[in-house]
Amino acid sequence: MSDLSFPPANISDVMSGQKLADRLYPLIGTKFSLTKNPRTNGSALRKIISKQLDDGRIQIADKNDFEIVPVRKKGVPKLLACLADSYIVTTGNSYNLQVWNRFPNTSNVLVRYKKDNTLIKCDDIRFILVQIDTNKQQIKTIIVATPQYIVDNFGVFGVPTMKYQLIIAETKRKEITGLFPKCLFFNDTPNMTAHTQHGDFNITDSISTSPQSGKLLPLKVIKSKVVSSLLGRKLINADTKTRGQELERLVATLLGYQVDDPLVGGYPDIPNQLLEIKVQDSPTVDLGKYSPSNPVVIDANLNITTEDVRYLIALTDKSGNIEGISLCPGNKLGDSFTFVNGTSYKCQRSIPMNFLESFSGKSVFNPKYPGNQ
DNA sequence: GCATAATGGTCTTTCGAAGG
DNA sequence: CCTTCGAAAGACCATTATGC
Repeated sequence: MSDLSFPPANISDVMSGQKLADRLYPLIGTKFSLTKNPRTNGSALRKIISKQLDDGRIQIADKNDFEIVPVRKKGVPKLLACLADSYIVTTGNSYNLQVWNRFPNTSNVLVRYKKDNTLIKCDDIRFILVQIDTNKQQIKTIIVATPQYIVDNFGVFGVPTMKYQLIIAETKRKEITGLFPKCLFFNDTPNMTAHTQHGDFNITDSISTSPQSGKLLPLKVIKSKVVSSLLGRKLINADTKTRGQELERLVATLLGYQVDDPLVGGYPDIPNQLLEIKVQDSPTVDLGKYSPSNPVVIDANLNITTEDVRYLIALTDKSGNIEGISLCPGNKLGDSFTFVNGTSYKCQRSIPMNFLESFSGKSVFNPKYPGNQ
């Protein structure tokens, strides 16, 4: 078995799209058990695909013969030896194809061969879409497609979505849960203090009301209102998304917002208090589009940036018990935790499920699709 | 109302250090 | 030197909010 994360020895020997589809056909109808974890499913699928493709004849390049161009291999597909990457499709009306850290239908370079300067570019990478029949727990459809095909049939990949991340090291987490009280706290930035009201007061605005100078609670007050109530509390919802909203609701209520005041999406979670709220039971904190590591003005009137926005991170165990809290302005996050270097982004393209359904039971390459525009 | 952009957060993989 | 381990990094898929 070769390591398919290496580039092919010779690009001309790589299987054509049709060959890939043919080789994968035997997988149709085979068992594939979905776990409740998407990330695991995608990975499990990739292993099956790799095994099916690698008949021992795939020649990979010597490690001295090529150079990976993107920094830290970001965006290089897993099945590089086959100039492909696999994606799992389950249910819904449409499938959201999400490609990380590369622009699929461009000639941006991924690999350069040292001998002759041959290149592997983004548009050389084929998508292997594998649809799972969730009832039968079987592989149902396989579609191999080029980036150009996706663009021609379904439209361009939209603007990339940025994602910033933060790591809370296990040691740091233990440090926080060992504090008394179990809360890591830093006070507001001077920028924020300029707009906070001294002392406590009643909230009359709603969560979504834009922040008003002089009507922001000082972070110390927020601390006194929420921390002791949250510690030791259990978030009852099972799935992470609802859990996050549960905490958001809890915090809003503790701060004095009306119970029926609707939550709002976007950043930060409670705009009226310039407060972002996160639940974490794993080390990776997903900051999303905005990060204090890359200061951006969030409120031009108040001159507030992501460094001033307050972050409440509830550290929970796997069952939702709040074991510790970090409450500080964005600019302090980096003091205790580690920002992941650089930025990651993804390009997305939604594909109607009808497309996949129409090739049910087959394994095809760039198929003619009458349903397209 | 629809397609796109963004949020959600955890999981796998990688990498370098430590241990045998 | 090889293996193991933990921390860091990168990526995964689902779903919802947003803007036209």
